[in-house]
Formats: sequence, structure tokens, C-alpha cells
Amino acid sequence: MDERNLPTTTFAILGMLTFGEMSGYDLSKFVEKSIGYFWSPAKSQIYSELRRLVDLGFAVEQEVRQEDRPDKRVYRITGEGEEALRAWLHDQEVEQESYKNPLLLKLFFGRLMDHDALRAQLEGIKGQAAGLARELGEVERQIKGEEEFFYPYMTLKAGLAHARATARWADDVLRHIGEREEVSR
Amino acid sequence: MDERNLPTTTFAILGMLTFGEMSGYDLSKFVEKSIGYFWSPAKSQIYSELRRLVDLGFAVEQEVRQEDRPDKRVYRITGEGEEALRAWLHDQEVEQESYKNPLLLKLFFGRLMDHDALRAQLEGIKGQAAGLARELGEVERQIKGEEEFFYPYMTLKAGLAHARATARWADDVLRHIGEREEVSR
DNA sequence: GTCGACATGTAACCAGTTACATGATTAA
DNA sequence: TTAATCATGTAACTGGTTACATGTCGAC
Repeated sequence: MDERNLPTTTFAILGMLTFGEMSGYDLSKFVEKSIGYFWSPAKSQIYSELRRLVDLGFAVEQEVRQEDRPDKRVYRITGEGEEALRAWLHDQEVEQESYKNPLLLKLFFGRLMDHDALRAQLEGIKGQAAGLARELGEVERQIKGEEEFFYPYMTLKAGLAHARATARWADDVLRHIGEREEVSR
Repeated sequence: MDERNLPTTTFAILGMLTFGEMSGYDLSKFVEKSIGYFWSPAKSQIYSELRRLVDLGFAVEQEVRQEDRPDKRVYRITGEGEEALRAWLHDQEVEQESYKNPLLLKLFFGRLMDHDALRAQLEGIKGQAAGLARELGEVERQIKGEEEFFYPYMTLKAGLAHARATARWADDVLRHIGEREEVSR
């Protein structure tokens, strides 16, 4: 693997390490409450990426003995690693975003579905989106205005905007379907 | 591969075939102007999925000789195929959606970026989102109110909602960044 | 003693992408 | 003759997921 052509997840891990030394376990937790909304590597992938970072000289590993908990290995980003990260951040050729939504796919074929099943799926989407919006709203209250979290907050805003848009949209669709049923009745 | 555990793309192709007989090439075009926003298989995958559908008995293949164009193979969904599709549509256990946005990832680490580079990336997002919103808006004018396109229209609305939300969000972030610069100046 | 949090990995798999390959027909 | 559209695939690869495996420590 060419140093200039690494998967995005490599840089995601590297970037998280700029917030401080972390173990694979720490990173896994960190992902959930930070970049998880738009980038969520599997646990096993985090561990293998960490090995890669060490191989590349982008991070150093250190074993930490603990008495109250199992031992762990923490990783610290190196100068070389930071350089690589900055180069990636400034590269204009970004991997393009990907969005896959099997529920929209089902809705597209909605004419083949029972209205009840369809409505249930839409209620599901709506509930999930509303739940996510609530969660993110809570995080927002914690980090809004904190200068050190300015950029993370900007990405949180994206998540909130999408979650709210999704919830509103699902409502809209449910209303449209309801109106159609009235007409055909 | 178990019949009850096929990849979503298999059903995506199957679903498109409910709109009429199509060749791999037709499907490829169809995807672009329909489900492409939330499900976009590669061309090569479409062809291999078609083979799978035939193997499973979910579609039948027919060679069509053409004089003005290269010959082609068109595919028609079978009764068995429609049954499998309906079963999938009504299954409550949906594969969950996936969203990957490397640009949000970069923004999360924005404190390591030059403001100009960051602004350029955000302008890029904004431009793309606005462009998509315009495109989808045009399609909307064509299918809005057409009863046969009701469900596709509902999914289009989702695309529009997200594209608009993204454009607004990008503007918001650019404004926030601008304000911060004023303060620190 | 058992549950939950902490902690680190391996192995197998495959969906999906990218690059490559080929060729017909039409229109500019 | 060049480009665009139509048309169908193969081969190689890999990023990422899922399931499995193993264990420590503290609290209840």
C-alpha cells in the first residue's frame, strides 16, 4: 500500500489521535460519540489500522500496565503522522461521500407494499430520526460555544440538520399517504 | 448464497424490473435518474446480479436482435421473483442505512487546516448540494402529481430535503467561520 | 457467581469498486 | 475520423463487516 493512497479510515484514526493518546478501546468509544454519524469503522478495523499506523511510522505504541483494569496499548501520533494527516486534509481530491438507504429503496417500490407495512416502516424511520435528533441535541447543549469543540460542533450541526430534515420528511410522506387513502376511499 | 439472505442490490435490480423489461444497459441508465441518490450499484455489478437473478429463477433472459444497434439481452421478472421481492419489501428487518462523508471527517479535524483550504472544501460541498437540489427540483416538476410516480416522488422529496439542508448547513458553517475570523482579527 | 465494562485481537467472507477489454452503429 | 451512445462483460482487488475467541477486574 502506497503511503499516498491509504484508506480514509487510516486518516480518521490518525485524526482522532490528535486529540490525545488513545487505545483501540478508547478510539472505539470515541468514534461513537464523535465521528460515528458520518464515519464508523468496525472495532476490528480500528485495531488493524493502528497496527498499520505503527508500521508506517505515523504512530507509536506503548504498553500501559494497569492494576484495576486489564493492561492496554496506547497510541500516540508522530510528527510524520501529523504531516501525513495534514497532507490528506488539504488534498482537494476527496473520496466522494456515499449514502445508502435501503428504506428509501423500499419506498421507491412502495406500490408493491401493503399500506400498513409501509406506514410501519416510515414510522420507524421517523422514530429513529427523531431519536437521533434528540441525542445530538443533548450533545449540542454540552459543546455549543466551547471554542475547543468548534469544528466538531460544526459537524454535529450537519447531523442535526439531516436528522431533523429526515423526521420532517417522514411526516410529510405519512401525510401524503394518508391523503391518498382518503381520496381512494 | 441462501435465497433468504441476498444482498440488497439483488432486490434493487429486481424492483426496477417491475417497471418493465430492461437490459443491463437500461438498468444502468435507469439507476442514474431514479434510485441513484440512495442506491447506486456499479455497472459491472448490475450485470452479475442479473445473472444471479436468472440462476435463482427470479428473472428470465431474452436475447433481442437489433439492426440499428448492438444486440442486447433483456430481463423480465418472474412470478417467483415478484414473490421474493414482496417478501423482502415487507421484511421489517432492514439492512440499516449507511452514510459516509469524508468531508465532514475533514471538517471535524478542521483546526489542523488552513482557513482557505477549509473554506474551499465547504464551498465545494455547498456547490454540489445546490447543484443536486436544482437537478432534483427539475425532476420534481416533471413527476409531481403524476399518480404512477407517487412513490418515486416521495423518495425524490427525501433527496431534495437533504440537498437543501446540506446547502443551508454549509452556508451556516461558512458564516460561523467568518465570524470567528473577525473576532480573532 | 454473574453481569457489565474494559481490553485485544483473529479468521472468514463478500459486496462492491476499478480497471480493463471489446465491439457495433450513428452522427458530426 | 472522431466522438458519443449503445452494449456486455471479466479480472483483480480490498475495504469493511461479522462472527468468533479470550480474558481481566470490580461491583452487586
